[in-house]
Amino acid sequence: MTMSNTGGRRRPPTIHDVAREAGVSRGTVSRVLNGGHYVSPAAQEAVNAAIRKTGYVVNRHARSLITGRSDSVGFLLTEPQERFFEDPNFNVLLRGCTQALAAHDVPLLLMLAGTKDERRRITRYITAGHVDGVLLVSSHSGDPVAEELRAAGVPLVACGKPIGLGSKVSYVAADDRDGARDMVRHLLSLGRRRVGVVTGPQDTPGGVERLAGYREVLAEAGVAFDERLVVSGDYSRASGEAGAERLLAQAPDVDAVFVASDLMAQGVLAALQRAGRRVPEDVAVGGFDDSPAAVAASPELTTIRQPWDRISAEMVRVLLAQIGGEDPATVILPTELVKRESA
Amino acid sequence: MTMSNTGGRRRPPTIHDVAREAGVSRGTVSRVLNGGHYVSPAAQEAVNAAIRKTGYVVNRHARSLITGRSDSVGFLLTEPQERFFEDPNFNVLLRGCTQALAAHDVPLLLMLAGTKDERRRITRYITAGHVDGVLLVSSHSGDPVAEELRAAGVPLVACGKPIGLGSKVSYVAADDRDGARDMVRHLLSLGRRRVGVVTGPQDTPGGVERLAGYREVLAEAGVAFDERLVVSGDYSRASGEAGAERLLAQAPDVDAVFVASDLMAQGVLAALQRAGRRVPEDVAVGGFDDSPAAVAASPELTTIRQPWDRISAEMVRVLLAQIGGEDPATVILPTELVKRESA
DNA sequence: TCTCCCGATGTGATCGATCAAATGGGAACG
DNA sequence: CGTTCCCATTTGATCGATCACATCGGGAGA
Repeated sequence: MTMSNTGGRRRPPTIHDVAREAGVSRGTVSRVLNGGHYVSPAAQEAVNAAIRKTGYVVNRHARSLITGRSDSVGFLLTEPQERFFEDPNFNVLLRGCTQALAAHDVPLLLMLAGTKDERRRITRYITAGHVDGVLLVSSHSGDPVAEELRAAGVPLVACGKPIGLGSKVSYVAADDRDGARDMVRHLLSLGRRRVGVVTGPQDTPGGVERLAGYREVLAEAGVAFDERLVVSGDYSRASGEAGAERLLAQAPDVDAVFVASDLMAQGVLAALQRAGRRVPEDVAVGGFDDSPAAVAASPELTTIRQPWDRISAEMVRVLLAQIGGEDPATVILPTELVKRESA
Repeated sequence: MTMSNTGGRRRPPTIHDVAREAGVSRGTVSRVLNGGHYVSPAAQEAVNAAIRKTGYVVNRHARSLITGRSDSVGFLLTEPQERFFEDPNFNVLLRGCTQALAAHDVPLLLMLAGTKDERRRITRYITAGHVDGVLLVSSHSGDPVAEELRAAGVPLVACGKPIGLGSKVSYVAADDRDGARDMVRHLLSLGRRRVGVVTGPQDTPGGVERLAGYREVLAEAGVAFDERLVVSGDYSRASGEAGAERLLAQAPDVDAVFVASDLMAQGVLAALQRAGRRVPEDVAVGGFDDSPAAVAASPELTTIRQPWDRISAEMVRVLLAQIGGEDPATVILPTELVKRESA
């Protein structure tokens, strides 16, 4: 009763059709497809011509069935999804990974592990070998999915240093600590001495490292560390606003703020404005990320750029290498100070 | 020399292992897997127990090889990617689709058709049957990829009414025209009579429809249409800013502006502020989208909310139905006026 | 009691690739 | 001239599912 082949799709040509067309055997065609070793130039050319003529495209399912590879990778986002989906950097990362993979003809499967049910399903899916490896975006510590994948020996590359996973997990990250150092040094170079900080969550590597960089530079410059100058947020705009209010209450003489994300920095700007402080004259503000929010803010944010395009490219490179049998690796990429109006 | 099986992944159990464990044949296991018709309750239970015990997961490659289905769908984004990746709605859409598909155990492949090369590769990939259908995000007209897919009979569901594709393409869209009508009616209800509009690109369905709604309401209210009150943008913040400047020059007596996107509305607010006009006292501003930008703006934007969560759910529903053999369908979903400060 | 039918189950063929072993045909060498 | 290699190629087996067909068994109906 149901006609599934609506639209009239024809059966696509197989390797056998190509072989017949080229006057060679399937084996030869297969060899041409996979690098062309042990193939004469004549056969090579005949096969390529036949492929072009027939419009042949390899059936990946048949290939995967016997090779055991899937020639695809997963892009796994574990909780909390909201944070990432609102984060413009996430887009850049996702896009970069997709494109880098496409260059290797490797499809990307998007996987969102939100609910418990989804997590179970995804874990099964991955460990069953339906993807060859996983690009992991999960900043939070003790991620059970990631741990399970690691234990199952699935090639894994995290974005940002994963907390609480064994040391054998590859990751690619920006040099958060060094970026933070650059920014705080910059604020000090403006003559500020009461430098506050709005940190990110301390269960994320970025949050920890950026705070560490802040402390290091203060120590190195001989500026006393003052706990009242430290408040923490969760990377959201609202938390930046709230943080700045607390900061102003605890340390009214603050003359600069290093904010661990641009989104939070937007909130900080709003709070300062409401409090009647001028930026950067009264209080200099430095962000982190160089997201679109940085340019949209007024005054435009001085911030730290993370090389997201390079991060995605490196994640893919490391993952493919690991799938190819190489050992896990970690890559740390340098950040860049972008001076605008706010500091 | 290269040890590909680093980490020691074992061969996963096959349907044959399950059959042996349950004391039945492969055929019976297969039948249980696919709906359980013509299977006795006893066998049913034995098989399920065996599946649980062995941790069996179906090998999708083997299945796809014989069924000809891939049980996966593509999420295709054609140019221009920047617009979408910066658009928060895109995130909601992508997430919604992924989750809706996950509920049906269907993986989503992310496909970006940016360069000519990528477009060719992706077209081949899809027409070769590596996905069963495609969720299409492509606002612009005359998309060659989409047209090729349609011609090849690939099940296709577009987000927003596709321009220039045959009528046989399914799509799901918000009721742009009605949303625009609601907003312009709202502006008129505030007593404004010199209502300007910053439109979107006129080669996108949204751009066309929103402008049409604007004209309809003016006509219905007996307000004369004035060409000087119409400027066009490209949905970017910058184009909104530029558009507002042109508007102020052409029609200084403008007392309200309907802007076809929140991002552009942000730019409009900035330009108005610079020109010394108060919002909403001097000029009321209405946006479209209800994106995060709407709340971030000051004053907060009155805008039209598009039901993105429902849109994604419907896209998936229609696509799966179409893959199952049903005819193409179109779905139009209602929008909602969200009143805030700017109008 | 004997058919007939139908629900439940088993079995070999099949999908389209790769893999591994076998084959064929020179060139190099003694 | 025969043997050994090695490169190029063919061929049957294989991956793990589903499919189509054969088979079996028991209850209804004559």
